Amino acid sequence: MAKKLSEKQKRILEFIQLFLDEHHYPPTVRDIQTGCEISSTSVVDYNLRILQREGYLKRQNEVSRGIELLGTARRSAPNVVTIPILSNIAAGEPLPVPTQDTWNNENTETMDLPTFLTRGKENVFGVRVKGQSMIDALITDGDLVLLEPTQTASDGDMVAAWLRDNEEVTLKRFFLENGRVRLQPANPSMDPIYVPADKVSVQGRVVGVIRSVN
Amino acid sequence: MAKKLSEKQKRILEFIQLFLDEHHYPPTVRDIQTGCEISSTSVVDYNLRILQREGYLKRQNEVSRGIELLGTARRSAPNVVTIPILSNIAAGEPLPVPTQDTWNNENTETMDLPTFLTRGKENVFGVRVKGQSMIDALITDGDLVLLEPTQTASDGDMVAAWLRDNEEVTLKRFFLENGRVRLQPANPSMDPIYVPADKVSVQGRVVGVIRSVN
DNA sequence: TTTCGACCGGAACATACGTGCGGAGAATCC
DNA sequence: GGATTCTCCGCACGTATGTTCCGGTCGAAA
Repeated sequence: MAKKLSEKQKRILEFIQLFLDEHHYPPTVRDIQTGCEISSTSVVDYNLRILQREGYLKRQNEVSRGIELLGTARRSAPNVVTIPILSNIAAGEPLPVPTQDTWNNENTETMDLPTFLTRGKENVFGVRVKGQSMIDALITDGDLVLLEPTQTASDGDMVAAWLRDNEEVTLKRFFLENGRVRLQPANPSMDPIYVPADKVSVQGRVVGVIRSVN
Repeated sequence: MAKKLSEKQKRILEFIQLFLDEHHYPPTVRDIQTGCEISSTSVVDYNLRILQREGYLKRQNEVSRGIELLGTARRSAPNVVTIPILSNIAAGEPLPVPTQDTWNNENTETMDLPTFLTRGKENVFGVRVKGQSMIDALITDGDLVLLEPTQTASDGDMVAAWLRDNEEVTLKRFFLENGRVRLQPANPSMDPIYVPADKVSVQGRVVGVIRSVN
C-alpha cells in the first residue's frame, strides 16, 4: 500500500465510482478503456492489477465486471451527504454560519442530499427561507437554500450578501465592477442594485435550492 | 405492473438481492440458473424479461451482468428513490408522461433523490426546464421540476396544466371556482388567469423543484 | 376435441470480455 | 554504455455470457 497512484490510476478509480453511481454495476475493462481514453485494454488490465495490489479494489478472475471497490474508494452511502439545516433566521440579521457545535448538537435538524447537488463542496449547509423577501431570486417561503460558507466570491457567483446599511441578507449574482458591487437578481425582469464594496460582505455561495410543494 | 409474481420469479428476485449483497455486482444469467436451481438459461432469461416488464428490474441488452434492481426491489439505499428525468420538452407540446418503456430504456437519464422529496408518492418523474417560460412559477432555466402523474387536482394544488387554446403547459396553483378554473401564479405579485374547465387538463401535480446553481 | 397461452428444457449461436504475449519507448540505476 | 523496471500498445485467444430457436408440457378456454 502507500505507493502513490499515477494520474491514470486515479482517473480509473474515479471513473469506476462514477460508473457505479450511474449504472449500479461495475464497468468492464473496455468500459474503462473508452471512458478514460486509454488506447488498449491491456493497459487497463495492467493498472487494475496495480490498484488491486495497492488495495483499492478487488477483482474476480475471469469474471466480467468482477470489480469491487474497497475501503475509502468505496462510497458506502453512495451518493448522499448529510447537511445541517439552520432555521431561526430573523430578518435583519446576518445568516448564521454552522459551527462545529452546530454539527454536534443533536437537536440540529439535518437532511440527506444527493451528492450531485453539493458536487464535492465542503461544509454545505441549508437555510429554510421564511417570507417573500427573496422572491427576486426566485425563492419563496419554505424553500431550502443550500449554501457553501465563504467570504469571497467570483464574478457571476450566486451569493448570500449581507448589506450593512440595509441590515439584510439578499441572494443575488455577484459582480465586482471597479470598486463597487453589482448584485443581479435571478429574475431577469428585475434591475440590479449597486453597492460600494465596503458595504457588502459575502456570507456564502448558493449551491442549490430545494422546494418541496405542499 | 400489478401482476402477481410466480414462485420462481420471487426466488430469482431474492437471489439477485442476495448476490448483490455478497458480491456488490449483479449475477449473470448462469449465476441465477445455478443459484435458483433452474434447468436452463432460457428459463432465466424468460423470467427476467417478465420481471423487467413488470418493472422490478432493468436490463442492459447484450451486456453481461446488466441487471439493475428498481424501486422496492432495490434494498441498497433505503431512503433514496430513483426517478427518470425527461427532457426534450418542446414548447407547445404537452408534457411527456413516463411509461414502462421510459423506465426500461437504457438511455433514460435517472436520478436518486431522498425520499422526503417524494414523500411516498408513486411514479414521480423529473422534467428539466428550458427557458424562462415558467418564471412566474419561480422556476427558471435549468431547474428540475418533480411531478406526480395525475389527471385530477384539488384546490390549492400546484399543477402542470395544459391549456388547450394556448397550446402550452404552465405551472400554477389550481382552484376550481364555479365551473371555471383559476390558475394562480406562485409569484404573489402576478395576477391569476381564469380558464373554462374544459379548456384545461391537468397533467401532473408538482411535488418539488430542485435548482442546482452553477 | 382443438386451440391457445403460460411456462419450461436443451442446445446452439454470436459476441462481450478477461487475459496473455511480443514488443516498444522512457526513465532509473549500475 | 548496458541492464532493469515501469508504462504503454496492438492483437489475438479462449471462455463467459446474453440471446435465440425449436420443441415440449399443462391447464384453461372454446
